[in-house]
Formats: sequence, structure tokens, C-alpha cells
Amino acid sequence: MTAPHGRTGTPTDATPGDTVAKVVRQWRAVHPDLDTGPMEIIGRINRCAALLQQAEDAPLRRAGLSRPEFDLLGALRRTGHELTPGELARETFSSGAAVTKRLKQLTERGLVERRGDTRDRRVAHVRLTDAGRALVDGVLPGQLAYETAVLSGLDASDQGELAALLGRLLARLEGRPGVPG
Amino acid sequence: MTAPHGRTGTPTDATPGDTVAKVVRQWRAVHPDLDTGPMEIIGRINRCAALLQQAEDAPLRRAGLSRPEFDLLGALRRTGHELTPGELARETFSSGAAVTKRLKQLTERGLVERRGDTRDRRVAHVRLTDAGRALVDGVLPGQLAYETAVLSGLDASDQGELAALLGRLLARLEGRPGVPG
DNA sequence: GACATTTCTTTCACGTGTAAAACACTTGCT
DNA sequence: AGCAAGTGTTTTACACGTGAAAGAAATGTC
Repeated sequence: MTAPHGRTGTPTDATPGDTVAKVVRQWRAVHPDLDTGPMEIIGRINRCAALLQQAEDAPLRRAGLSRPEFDLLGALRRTGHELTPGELARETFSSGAAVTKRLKQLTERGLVERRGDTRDRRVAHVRLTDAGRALVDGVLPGQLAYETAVLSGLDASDQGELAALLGRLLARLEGRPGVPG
Repeated sequence: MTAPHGRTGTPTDATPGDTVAKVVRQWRAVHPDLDTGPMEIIGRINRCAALLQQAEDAPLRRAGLSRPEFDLLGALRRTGHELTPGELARETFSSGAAVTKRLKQLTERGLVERRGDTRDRRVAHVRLTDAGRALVDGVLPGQLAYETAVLSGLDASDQGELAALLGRLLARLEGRPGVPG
């Protein structure tokens, strides 16, 4: 996996590169026997995710939302229809308990409305209020603009390549719910 | 910024693909005006990170560690020398307060030892105990093996490409002026 | 028609992270 | 020396997520 591609800086060597490269170098120095190859990818995915979230959280705070709250509102916005708390939990990959708490707050703030199912009185149906929809639609373009800016370091074909490679990795991760033994 | 083009099945169409592809399709249906291209990358990075962490947390729990605890021990292990709480905070990208709490627990469990600086009595120096080092060294290979397995869906050159692309993205996120080229 | 089972949601107790303040000590200034 | 400002670490108050149990209602079974 060591691909000596000229000047785009494959960080397998002593170049400072990014934070992850440094960490990998440290591990290799201490454990020369271990294959640290995977770290170059997975360490970077984790670090990118952390930095991206940190950067995108600031505008959300300004709009008075936490990221989990935005994800919940976003799920309602993009599906276009009402969702039950359970569906929201699945859609946002969070626990039912967390969704319950968020819904309480979002309802109090008037961003979301609840309605009981007439047939099955266990389930609730949640929908965006006008204010909720406006809030999501107001914040989303800024988020995308930031993402576009960050990605502008990569040209269109690099972006396509990256999306495709990540897609393959993700497909594998989502296809195998099993954990390592 | 145009949507990514690619020959390897760009998920810009109606292919189910992964979870992210579905979400992007939903957004496009509701907001046809917005450029959803960045989501294909950033959404996948976030989702991959979440799934990877979830998968790798299970073995850690079995070893009695949370991920932040493992990161702290790992920082001590890979640097090979003592670190102060402040350095540990920077190294693990977490707050000083969080490090203080973790150190308290890890010290009680005998995985870490503290020593006061003789010159500057504000600072403490933290080092791994033998048990702590053994714990890290016992867990690490399993983590790497899992990562290797997950990445085995990509051949060596794909992995190199992915690492390089993520490196460029990360460099930008970390505030580097684009990698020399 | 009552009873166990399943499904959907909420509540509870608890652990953990955070920001801000407090603390402890050092350094620089006059 | 004395004191303000700076630095490293811990404490405090609080918000949030989680798993487990509880609660509430539907469904299946005999």
C-alpha cells in the first residue's frame, strides 16, 4: 500500500503531513512489527469527522441548535412527511431515549409538533412547524457552502474518486453489523 | 461545483448504495436547487467514523476501557515518554477537565502513575504502569486486525489513493496551506 | 374474554463531557 | 521584595446520552 506517487505527498515517509501521519509514525517507531497501514485511512477518517463536526457546530449553535437536534429536524425536512419517534431514532442513528428528550425541547421551542395516531395510541407522529422548516432551510445552505469550500482543495474528479472509495468502505461497514472478536 | 463524476458507479442516480446515498437523494428531492455534492463525501466520512468507532468500542469495553481512555493510554504508549495532563489533552484533542477525570480513574485502576515535577510544582508527569502498557499492547493488534479486515474490500492501490485523498482533505481542515504541489 | 407477548415510547439513575471559575504555582515588572 | 499577569491543573455546575426498566397500548392465543 505504499504508493510512491511523486509530489502529492504520500505520508508514508518522514514528511510532517498532517496530525495523523505523525501519530502513525510514532506507533511505527514503538511497534515496528505491527502493520500501521490501516491507521492512515481510519485515523484520517476519524480526525476529519471530528474537525468537520467541530467546524459545522459553530453555525448551528448560532442558530440555537445542537448537531443532534439539527439531524432530527433534518430528517423530518428531507423525508418531507411526519415521522414517529422510533423512526426518527433509526433515521438519526440515536437511541429512543435521546430522541424523546430532544423532541421535548424542540416542541417547547415550537420547532416541531406532535400528534397522536388515531388507530394506535402508542405511537406519536412528529412534524416540523413552519418555524422549524424555516430554521432548517436557513441553516442548510451555509453548511453546504462550508463543505464545498473545504472540498474545493480537490478537483471534481478527485471528489468523485473520494466519494466512490468512501462509498465502498461504507457499504462494507453497513453490510457487516458484526464486531471483531 | 458540479456533482462528482466517476466510472465506478457514482451514486448520483437511483441506486440504493449506502445509507448516505439515500439521504442525499432525499435532500435533492426536497431542495433540487442546492448542490448536494459535498454530502456524498462528508456524509460518508461522518457515517464511516461513527460505524468504525461503534465497532471498535466493543473490544475496548471488553478490556474495560472506553475509547477516550484508550486514546489517552495510547498517547502515552506511542510517544514513549511521560506526558503532562496538558500535553495529554492536546494529544488526544480533549479538554483539560476531561483528562483530569480520566487520569483519576486510570490511576485508581493502576494503569497510570503520576509524579510531580520537581522544578515547577504546578505540573504533573504521567506515565504508563506495566499493567497499562500491557493493556494497550494487548488491545492494539486486535484493533488493527479489524481495521485491516474492513479495508480488505479495497486493494492496495485503492487504499493508497484513499489515504492520500483523505490526507489532502485533512491537511486543509487542519489549516495547512494546501499540500505543496 | 382474559392472559401473555410484543411494540412503541417515556422515565430513571448514572456516567461522562464541557465551560467557567477556582486553585496553585511561576514569571516578569517596577 | 512585592505584586500583577500568566500558566498548568483541578473543581464545580450542568447538560446530554445511555441502558434498563417502566408504562401504555396493540396483537396473538387458548
